[in-house]
Amino acid sequence: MLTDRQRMILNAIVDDYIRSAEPVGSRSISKRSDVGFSPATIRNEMSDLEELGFLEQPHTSAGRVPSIKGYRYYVDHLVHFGGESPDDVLKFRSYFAERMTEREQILQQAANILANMTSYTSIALGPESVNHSLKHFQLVPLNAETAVAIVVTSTGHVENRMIPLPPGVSVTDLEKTVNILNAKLTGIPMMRVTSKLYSEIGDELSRYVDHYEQVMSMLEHSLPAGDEHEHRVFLGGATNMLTQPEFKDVDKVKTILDLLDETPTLSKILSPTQSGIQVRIGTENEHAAINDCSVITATYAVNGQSLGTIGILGPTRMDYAKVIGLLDVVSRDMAALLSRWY
Amino acid sequence: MLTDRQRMILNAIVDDYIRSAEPVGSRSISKRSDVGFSPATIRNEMSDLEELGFLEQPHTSAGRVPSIKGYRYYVDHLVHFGGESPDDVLKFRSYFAERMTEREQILQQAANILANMTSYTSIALGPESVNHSLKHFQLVPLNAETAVAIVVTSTGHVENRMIPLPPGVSVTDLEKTVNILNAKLTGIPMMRVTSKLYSEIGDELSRYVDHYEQVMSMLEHSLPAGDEHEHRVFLGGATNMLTQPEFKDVDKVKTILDLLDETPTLSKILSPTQSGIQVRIGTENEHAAINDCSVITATYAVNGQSLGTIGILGPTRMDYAKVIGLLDVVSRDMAALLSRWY
DNA sequence: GTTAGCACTCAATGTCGTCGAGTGCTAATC
DNA sequence: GATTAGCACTCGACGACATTGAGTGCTAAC
Repeated sequence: MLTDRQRMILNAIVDDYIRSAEPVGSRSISKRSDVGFSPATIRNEMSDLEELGFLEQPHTSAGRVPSIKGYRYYVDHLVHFGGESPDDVLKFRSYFAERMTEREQILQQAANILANMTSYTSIALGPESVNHSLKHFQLVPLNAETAVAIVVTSTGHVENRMIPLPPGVSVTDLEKTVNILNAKLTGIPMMRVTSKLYSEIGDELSRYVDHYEQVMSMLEHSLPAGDEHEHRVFLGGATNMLTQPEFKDVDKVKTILDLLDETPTLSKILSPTQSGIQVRIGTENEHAAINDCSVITATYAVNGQSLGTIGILGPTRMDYAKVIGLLDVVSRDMAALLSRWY
Repeated sequence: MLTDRQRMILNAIVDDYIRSAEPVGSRSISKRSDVGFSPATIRNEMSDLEELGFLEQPHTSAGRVPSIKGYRYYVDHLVHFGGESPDDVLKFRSYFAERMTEREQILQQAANILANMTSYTSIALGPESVNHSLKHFQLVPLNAETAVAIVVTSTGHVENRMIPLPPGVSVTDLEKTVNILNAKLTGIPMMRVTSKLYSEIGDELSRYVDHYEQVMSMLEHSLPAGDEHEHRVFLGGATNMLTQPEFKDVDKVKTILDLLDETPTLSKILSPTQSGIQVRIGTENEHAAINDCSVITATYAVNGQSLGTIGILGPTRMDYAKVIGLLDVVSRDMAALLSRWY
């Protein structure tokens, strides 16, 4: 479809634009050491590339800027990532190792480090708890009226909530209840815990425990509801958006930052449609507010089972090579770390 | 110090400026229904007020703007808050009641609602856990190498962390350990738990449990370290900063938003030097980055014991009356809600 | 096929004059 | 003596305009 020279020029233009954020002209391309043509020749090629839809001109007497299609071609055919940034990889690994204290924070840390290293915004989706199973259930009474219900899943995830204690239920009844639950529900997938509670625990409870109905209602409130099995979302470097010249307009940036505050929207933006690395450029993103942003996502998986996604949000003029290379490493490293618990 | 008329005029100027964000001139003050003087008279008074340091002039032919001293006088002597905004109070209470599901989220919700209602940024400092005592300790083994350690405090706060299990320690030993800890440490203030662990639990453990040293080391990692008893910080409406005309400069706003990402700094900014409501205007704030912001804080207390702080960060040109009134109500309501657990 | 040369375009930048909101002073008025 | 009308003055905001220069497209020469 494109001649070798066109590809080379397109590549040079995208590279230049990514660095400078300014429309690139024929002269500056011609001056590059890897290009041996005069500005006039470059101009002719640029004109062709524009006609083909790979480049755009902000106005008549300005240089060219890559179009969405141009970026797409660049990402699909021109950029070569991988072994070329061992520095970044080392840097990431040393940061990451240093901060890896708490497991719950792996994702938060990864997002922060990525944001730092790229100067873009980073988003991480945690593993869905849908696939976890119940490991342990506990009720800790705080006083006569309130208790804390704690649920531990097979992956070490801990959820807790405050619940009112039904009046008249004795401490021994509570203990019996907890024992029955642990005996019967341990190992059951979280998704099916609530239904199992009714189908199998109900009878058992009614036999051994007084105030059966109140206890059941209490238990129902103690367990995570269905809609809480969602991805957990971690955000890093949200304010990096402000450093990008394309977002110097306060209103535009406000729209995006507000978006970043909405967990469900974030989750939607990031959700991959395929495993591995995925690049969505500009209007390829469904959400209109980020139509001049690009999103690069990488899924991480253990034993072939996809656990979550980590991604970078930046301007369409993004350093694709660097980000893709980094995300590749990060997703693998995270999978390796998480494999301990899955 | 100031004549009645000067006070009235200063009040009018601050009011106007808070609403318009633009230097206010003598004419616009003269036109207000509650002021019966000609622009010339106002001008003379304004000139005096400027000489006294309550007003400033951006440039010769512009109107006047309140100085820090002017705001200070306004807050101390002119603004009357309290009964005058029952609408806001009702609005807040209805929002708050609606969202009050999870206790851990009280502060987050309060911060969000406040930010929403004021269009400023809201920060809430949670109760320090220093004063809590241990309620329950639990170890949940996930597999042969890892376990989850869970600590519940007397206030229902749950902390959990992933720890490696020392090799060779049996499940029964773990159970014994947990039982001893719960028997000996329940009711002990969190601050003294670690020292108590060595002074009293050590001997006991060595008598009943194998691999005593490893278990002790494991327990040490299981308990929250001293530096984790800090305030927890919740932030609401950080992006509201972007809507204020004084922060239309991207760089300035970036400095502030970056600040808001640093929990310790936030905590320092908000920490009150006295109980009740406190207003810090502009350079009265120690942190240079917010020298043209004002911070209004309210402490909330149960039984005379201060638990935490909730505050608002906005431009010096802030609606002090509204914010102070709201914070007063919010801090009381929060105290009432939290009193259930303290 | 490539490139030098040249006319052309157009945003960015700078200069200048106008406008108007606002001040400060003085003299008239209450 | 306090207040106010009147007026000259200041200075940023804004629009009109000319200038500049980076960049293009086209044509003709290489």
